[in-house]
Amino acid sequence: MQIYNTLTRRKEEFVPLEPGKVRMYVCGMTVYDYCHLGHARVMVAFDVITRYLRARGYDVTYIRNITDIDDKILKRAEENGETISRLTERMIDAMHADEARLFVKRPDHEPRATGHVAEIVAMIETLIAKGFAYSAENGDVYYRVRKFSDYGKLNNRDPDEMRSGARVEVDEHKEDPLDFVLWKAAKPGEASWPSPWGEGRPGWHIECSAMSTCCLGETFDIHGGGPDLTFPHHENEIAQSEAATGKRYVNTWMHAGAVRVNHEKMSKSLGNFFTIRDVLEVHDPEVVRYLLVASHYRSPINYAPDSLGESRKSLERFYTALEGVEPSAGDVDPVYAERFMTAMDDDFNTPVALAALFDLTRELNRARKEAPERAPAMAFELKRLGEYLGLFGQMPSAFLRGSGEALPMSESEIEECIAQRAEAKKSKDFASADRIRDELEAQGIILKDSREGTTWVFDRPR
RNA sequence: GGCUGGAUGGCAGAGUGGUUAUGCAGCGGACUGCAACUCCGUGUACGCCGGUUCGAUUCCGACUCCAGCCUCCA
Repeated sequence: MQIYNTLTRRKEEFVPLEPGKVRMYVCGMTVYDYCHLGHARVMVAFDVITRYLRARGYDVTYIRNITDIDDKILKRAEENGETISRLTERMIDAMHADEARLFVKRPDHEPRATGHVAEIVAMIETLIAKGFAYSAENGDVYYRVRKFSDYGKLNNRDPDEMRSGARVEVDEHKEDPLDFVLWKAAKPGEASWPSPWGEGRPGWHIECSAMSTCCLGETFDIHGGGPDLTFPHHENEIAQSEAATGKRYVNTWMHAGAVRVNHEKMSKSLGNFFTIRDVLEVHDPEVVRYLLVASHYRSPINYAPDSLGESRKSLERFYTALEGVEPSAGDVDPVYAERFMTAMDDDFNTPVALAALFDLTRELNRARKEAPERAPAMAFELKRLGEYLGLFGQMPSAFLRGSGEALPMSESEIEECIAQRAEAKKSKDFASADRIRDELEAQGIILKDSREGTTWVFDRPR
């Protein structure tokens, strides 16, 4: 398998530290708000990666942290007039609900920063003892960036050049503007933990170093995250962990591409984000997942309202082929699975994998007409491979017709209309038949005639 | 300014040194009362300029433009 490594900026043959095992850590959410599509992309990307690695026989340990203490959480809790833990619990529940709807399987562990303060403090003590960190008069502890000679290797960045023109905040307590905080002294009344440097809380970067080491060991296989974490977050993690342990921290760094809106990155600071739950108000969750999987995980996606309409159409094609066939294992031309696996082996190339599934679908549609006995095995194969992408897990009828309450009229009313139309057709009253069909279509109900009778698809008009 | 990516047919989106990506849309045909679904067929796409090569969208260099990071952000 080839995986693109941000550290080396090329695809590399993936060789796990321990044969057959993959240890993976992904930076998760800071839980002060609802997840948006950018979060969804990271969740789905690493869900697909985990599913596929497991399909290839690897024993995967997938860790994704939760940042449940930081400045933004403090601020938001204050604004909302609620406790920090009430806010973070609410957001964690919402995150779990959102990802479940997107068919994202939960990571094996979701360590929380507040649950690992002891390990964080211990790592900071090690860094101080080794001269890589210092405590300042204000109670903060900082990392001494210039002491770590490899600083900048993930981002191909030279500390000397970052200095000039950089927008690094000047802090009188830092020895050097590039230094970053490991431990933040608490202001009176702020949530805090005791430490050798006084009451305070962990800095953002150190928690991931401490929790990943704690869950996976000092060196592990894959570290992932969103596109905006390569600098400074992941650079700082490397500096902390490799200084503390003297060992290589991570073998393969993986970063997802950005979700954009109007060709700008979707982000909290720009305020141009769509939350997952907002989008799911209007769209089937699998359609959202499909959109994310239909592009390569490292490519940027420009989110536009229309993109989900197209994703819906593509999925309808799959589900239309699947509907009415009872999948059952059997003989299938192995070429589709081979193409699928080859594509996924090449840095998880989901668009090419999907192309193989579209071709399999055409084969399935043909079989349904010409050799129905071969259809169940093809449907089985399609569902089997689709599951590696987290797709096609719904009942075709559920996807194509939605749940009852979303429909503009009851299913029995629709059946009644269909019966009336059948009557009209029978008596050659095509004007009435077409009027019934058009009326239904105006409400998003599309009729399809076949030898077996009339079926329908509901696609909410928008 | 420094460091990363990217520029592909109407749209989305892969990929390749010479031969069909795929999906959506369009067009022609089959099916249909007509449609829809499905099937068959259908597109001289590879930012610009040079170079390497028998041959470049694919490799190299310059240029233009776009995005990201350099500050919290997935």
